Amino acid sequence: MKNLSDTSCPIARGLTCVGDAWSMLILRDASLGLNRFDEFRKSLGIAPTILTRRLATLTEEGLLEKRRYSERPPRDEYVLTAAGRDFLPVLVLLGAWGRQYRGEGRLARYIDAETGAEIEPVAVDAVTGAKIGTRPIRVATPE
Amino acid sequence: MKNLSDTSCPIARGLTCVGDAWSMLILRDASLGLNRFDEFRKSLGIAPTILTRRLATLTEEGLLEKRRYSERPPRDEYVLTAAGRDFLPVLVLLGAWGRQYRGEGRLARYIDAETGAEIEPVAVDAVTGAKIGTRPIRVATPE
DNA sequence: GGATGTTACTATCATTTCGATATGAAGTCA
DNA sequence: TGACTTCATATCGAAATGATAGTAACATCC
Repeated sequence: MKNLSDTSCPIARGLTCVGDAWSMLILRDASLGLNRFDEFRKSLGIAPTILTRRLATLTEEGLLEKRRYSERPPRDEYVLTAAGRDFLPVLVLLGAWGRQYRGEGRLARYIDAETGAEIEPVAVDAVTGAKIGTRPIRVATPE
Repeated sequence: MKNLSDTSCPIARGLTCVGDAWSMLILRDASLGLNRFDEFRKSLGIAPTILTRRLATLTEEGLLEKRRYSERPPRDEYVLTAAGRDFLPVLVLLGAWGRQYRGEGRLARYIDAETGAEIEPVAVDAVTGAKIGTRPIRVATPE
């Protein structure tokens, strides 16, 4: 896919760094506490070549950060940056969509770790409080 | 990418149908009112081969629906289904992320068509009202 | 009525990416 | 010394991508 980072669309901009399934699944796992190469590999069943590339891209793009957790032997792990952590809501919302429209059979559920209640994610406009999608949206392109 | 639709993770389920950048951009355009092959092609600069395939997949997956708008000559257009419309919040949130972390230069803004105010999308838990990401999340896997 | 235009594609094919498997590097541990 | 761990890279066939050209089925203009 061609480089979209020069468009004025923030969605396209977002997709240039995280526009594929593996990257999003890595971010999902990272958000759930995984950090190491082999943890990702085993969790995802991803080929190591691809994993290496995806981790490198996500690191370059500033969603992950390489951190040395052992000097001898030299070992690195990947931790989420602020940008990476802030991607979680997108994933959670995608999950909510998946639950609603691809929810056949047993599905994992996301639970508030403190209250124990199941989370019901919705996107709202912080200004009006209205659910996104219930009011028509217009796009204002910069001059 | 391998088929993830049998996992219990709703995020992975979602990604099996819409896990690539072109599909999401098509859904974005469809949400903004585009419907026809050539509208998508011109808006995205996508090769017609790829566009054909993506439209077919999105139609099979039930996010778009083919509708004949002219009998002679035979012409079809693509309209969003309920599932397709409900994907918009995911895109809007992705856009909010893109604005925050890839927002250099001039960016399009999303405007409430009625009030004219800029939309500030956030994901919240409908139960607690808390912003997603501000409270720790646990995953409950089905037995 | 022939030329040209419109719309939604398909054919072809070089390039790119994916992904499975094997291997390497830099150590530790017994 | 030899097995084990962890984070990768090398190789290579298969699959997807994408640029370009062409086609089918009409409408419209002169």
